Amino acid sequence: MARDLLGCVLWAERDGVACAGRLVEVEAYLGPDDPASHAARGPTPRSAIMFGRPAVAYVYVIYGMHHCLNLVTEADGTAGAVLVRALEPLAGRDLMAARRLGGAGPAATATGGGPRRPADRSLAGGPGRLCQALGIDRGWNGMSLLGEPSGGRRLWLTPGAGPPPRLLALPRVGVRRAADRPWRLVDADSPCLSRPPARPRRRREAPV
DNA sequence: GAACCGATTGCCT
DNA sequence: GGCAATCGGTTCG
Repeated sequence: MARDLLGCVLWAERDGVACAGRLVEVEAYLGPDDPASHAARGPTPRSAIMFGRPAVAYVYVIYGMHHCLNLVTEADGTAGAVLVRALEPLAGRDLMAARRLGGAGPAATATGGGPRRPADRSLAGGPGRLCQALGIDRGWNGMSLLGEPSGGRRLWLTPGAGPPPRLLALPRVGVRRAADRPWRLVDADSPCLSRPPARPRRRREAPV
């Protein structure tokens, strides 16, 4: 599923305004056989959604200040989700930039004293950044990925256009357990990754 | 209840 | 490259 999702376009709509980006970096997390997964120790109040029906969002708070968006992928009863780690912005870039600048307000997007508008590559490069850019918070947990509206929000996917991504499988970021599993999939040619691919060390990277 | 910790980010040197 | 910020979830007593 992570392979298939890479290159697709994710849309997130709030109050009638949608932002979109191409998925260029994802990570796969499984169930009890994956020690790095929130579902590693069976269902808990937080991770139960990973065991539930697919095609819903799993959103959680990390480090008390950021949100991470996952797409629940496995059949009902089986745990599994794909963490969305980076988007290449396609639509709604101004709104994404404004959200990334937080309380600074729209004035900050203009020239002048305030914080500068983030470069397109860092608008949604990183799981926390992309949630901030899309306005995704815990209220989105459980949202349909099929565009079914809920609370003025919608979330859906469309097929990617253009050339297919050049897939690269790398170790997952930020996990201590099962750090060796190369389940971080990136489009090696995207400038919008949360971090650039490690320099081509011999046999560290495996094409998929 | 309390302690510990994390699928991160941005600012510091 | 180091490290603080910050809080919900999980685990333990």
